[in-house]
Amino acid sequence: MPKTVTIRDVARSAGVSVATVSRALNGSESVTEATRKRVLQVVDELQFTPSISARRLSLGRTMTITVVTSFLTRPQAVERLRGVDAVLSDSEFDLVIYNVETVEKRDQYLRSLPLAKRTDGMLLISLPPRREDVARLATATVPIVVIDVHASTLGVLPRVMGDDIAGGELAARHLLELGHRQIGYIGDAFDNPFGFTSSRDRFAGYERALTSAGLTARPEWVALGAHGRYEARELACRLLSEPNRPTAIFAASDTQALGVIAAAHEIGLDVPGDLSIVGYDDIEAAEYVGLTTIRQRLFESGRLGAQLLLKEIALRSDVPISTDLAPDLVIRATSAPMREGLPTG
Amino acid sequence: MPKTVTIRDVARSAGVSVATVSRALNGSESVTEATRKRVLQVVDELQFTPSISARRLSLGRTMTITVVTSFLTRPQAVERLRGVDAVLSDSEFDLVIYNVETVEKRDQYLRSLPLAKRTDGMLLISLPPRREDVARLATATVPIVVIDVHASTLGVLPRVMGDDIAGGELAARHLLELGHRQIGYIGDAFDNPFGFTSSRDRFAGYERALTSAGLTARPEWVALGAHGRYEARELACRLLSEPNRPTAIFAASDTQALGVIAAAHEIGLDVPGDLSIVGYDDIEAAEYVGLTTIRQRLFESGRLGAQLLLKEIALRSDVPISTDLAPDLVIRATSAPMREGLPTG
DNA sequence: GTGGCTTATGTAACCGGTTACATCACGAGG
DNA sequence: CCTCGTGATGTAACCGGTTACATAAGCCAC
Repeated sequence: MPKTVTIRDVARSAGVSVATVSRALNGSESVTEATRKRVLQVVDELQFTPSISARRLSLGRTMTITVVTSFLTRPQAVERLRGVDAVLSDSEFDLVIYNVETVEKRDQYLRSLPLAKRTDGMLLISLPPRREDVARLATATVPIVVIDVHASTLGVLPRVMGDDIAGGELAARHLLELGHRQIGYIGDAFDNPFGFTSSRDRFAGYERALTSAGLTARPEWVALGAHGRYEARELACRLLSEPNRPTAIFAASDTQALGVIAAAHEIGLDVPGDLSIVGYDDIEAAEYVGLTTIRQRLFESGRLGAQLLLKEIALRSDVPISTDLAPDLVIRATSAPMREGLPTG
Repeated sequence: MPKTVTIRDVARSAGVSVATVSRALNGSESVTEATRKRVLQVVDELQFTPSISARRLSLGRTMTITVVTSFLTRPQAVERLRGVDAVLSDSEFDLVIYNVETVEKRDQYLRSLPLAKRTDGMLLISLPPRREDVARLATATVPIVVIDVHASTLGVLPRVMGDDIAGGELAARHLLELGHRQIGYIGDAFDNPFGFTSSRDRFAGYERALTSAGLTARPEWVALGAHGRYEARELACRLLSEPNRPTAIFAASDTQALGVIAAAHEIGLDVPGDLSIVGYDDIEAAEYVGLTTIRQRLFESGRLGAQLLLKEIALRSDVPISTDLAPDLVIRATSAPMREGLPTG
């Protein structure tokens, strides 16, 4: 193992001082073209590569953005990450990812990461922090931007989020406009270990749409359970086997909507002939199967969040900025006008 | 902005030396329980958090693993990453990700990353390096492990890979066993900017299976093009519109298989009644649509690669280790026995 | 009481960059 | 010829940890 080449070796070999080498490498103007050339040549000869750690220490910046998210259990996180990457890859910041798959890991990360002089900025994606961690985040010495977290306690942190209530309303209104009056809802339990609020909010939007159409959400058409396709299929089977079944179902996520489709097939219901289905998220699979859904601007949310963060880092402004992204309705093949002859409530 | 608290502040405040503070924090045994407690209390009072940069510089290690991959354009990369994360989250290493979406970015990263004293180890996933970069990687000062890259030039680097030829053979043999004799192939062009070899290798396996069944791959049943669902659909439409069409198609990836399914629907062919389809990868969507496919052990590949890398880092052994993962056939709903009455070649 | 041994703690060098400030060389102006 | 100003370069402190080595303290045995 050859001793690593340092800037001092380069300086000695080029017959200049370390300061000059540093300046030559960092493009300072006050270096003669001749010296710069000589330095660069020696750098090349010696195969010198600066130590990033030393640079970071001396600059007092880590040149690093930390992302904490669950980038696998929730498929949309990947798309958000992609937006983040789009911004960061053009910057000088490295992207460090902490993947969270359990509540414990989340809490551990939230406790240890933002405090340490570890990173220049942090993005928290789709993970509502515990109440006691919120204060810590708010007073952290590094800028933090939150994406897709709706906890009201977060007031002080800059964030980017979609409007789940509006999205839920959009979905339900679409079904209402198609003539449906018996619209079911399948979603995550409102109380869940991670504290996700999307199911609750989308339900609220759904309720609002029903109300303004003069209807009420019927408890027997609402089924909540653990997140997942299979769980949703079970719930949907139960819902659809009732004598007075809904003619349309709004699912809190595409994953769950896929479960509903599976249930419909199992029971022998034609989609959308016998049952209209609307999902949420517009994940890749939604397109494959032609699922009508609510599109969140996932990539955009990541991009905006990262931009916000870089701005925060640059300015250290104290005004928390919050950006909302409006959801879109994407009509595909699983929703159709209400048909005569279907059961009516 | 309060001046950052350093280890010297803690030392002064606790009435001990910096060495003792450092030892107390790092769990050295040669510190009295009493002093340790005092130190920890001061740490708590002063809200001291050690500078990771300083630690890294002084240790001469970055405590960082760099992953270079295209984690979005290829959905399997996410699953591989997940395997990597499973190993790293239990280690003391941070995961830094460089996402590659263009050949230029790839080359830029391969040129700059492994040289710099930037990282303690590097994982290159699903990205064949250019010939001239291979030498650089092989002689890099940091350990590198390669996952899912089949370039023969890589001989010297430790790697984890699936056996695409065996997988292709597996797929074709499955179709042969179902009685099919007219088996088409749809895949990526063998020459592509990134130099991916999977399509070529899977084709080779497919050819081998045909040969050992006394058949030959008929050029009119083979269609190659850019990667993607829509592209595959186009190719499949052409293939299936021929008078003497194949009764089964092996697609080089699930994404492309989904395109083939779409083509079959468009033309009015029943799957698997009129056309059997086998994909490759077993991505999430494959399960949704019931696609028969070849499963790669994606998570496992990431896990193994990361473990290999950590071992390399610990030992700096000079023996490159190479691990192969065997592909599995997953039979679902898109493949069925050859039926009488279909066109025969 | 003193030598010897063990163990906890302190001192200071070191990791490898950056940069404020000092210095030096050189040409212009008096 | 001397002084001053300007711009390139050098010196050395600094970032904030870790740790080899030195030192001090405590204990035991003789």
